[in-house]
Amino acid sequence: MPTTPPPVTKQQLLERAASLAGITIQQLANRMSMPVPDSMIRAKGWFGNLLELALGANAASAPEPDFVNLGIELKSIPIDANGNPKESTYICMAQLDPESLSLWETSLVKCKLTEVLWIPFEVNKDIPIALRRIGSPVLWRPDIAQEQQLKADWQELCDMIVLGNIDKISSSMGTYLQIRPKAADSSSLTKNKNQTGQNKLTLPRGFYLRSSFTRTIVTNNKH
DNA sequence: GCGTGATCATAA
DNA sequence: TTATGATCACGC
Repeated sequence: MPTTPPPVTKQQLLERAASLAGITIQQLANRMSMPVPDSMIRAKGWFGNLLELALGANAASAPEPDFVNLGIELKSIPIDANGNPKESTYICMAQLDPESLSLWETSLVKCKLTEVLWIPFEVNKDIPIALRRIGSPVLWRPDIAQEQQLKADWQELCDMIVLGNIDKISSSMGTYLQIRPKAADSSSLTKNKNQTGQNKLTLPRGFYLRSSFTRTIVTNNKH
């Protein structure tokens, strides 16, 4: 299958992303010699992986931005018929040790959200996956107010974890960010160190951006 | 199991 | 209809 080298400059990345706007998923899949699945049930990350291939993302599966040298994270985002995101956006695993949860400035969430290239794409059950269109890219950096709220959400949630209250965290907490399960299934377990000095086992979780927040990013504040 | 890519499925 | 909790696939 064809491979795309990593983009050297932000400009090069933006040009590549812009060239995808308006084409169908089938057309992009053809370029990359990839078969299009009939359903996303067993291909949940398929489109995101296709975009990585097409745009030359090079972080592999490491916990860092997809375009490491540019510091830019790539996110596909499913858009419904009204132009609104259909799903929340996974950001990263919630680290469950106090050392990783002390400073927003050095957190994985902030690292991932420093600059994000959003690629919207059409999701509509009446349109076969192959015929769904790719939208115009949105390069986003959180503004001051957005970062303050992200930081506040992050601190509220991390405080819960550090104080040993991870099992009291609800997905309804957080204005922009939320914490939800991120695991193979509900029986998965991971270690949770906390300030009580105990090591508990708990369900692995991840940070997600609420769709109500990403809507304001990809719709340019319309609606 | 961890971390990447996410969407599914159903309770509310 | 929507958001929460659960789940699918893959490399290592």
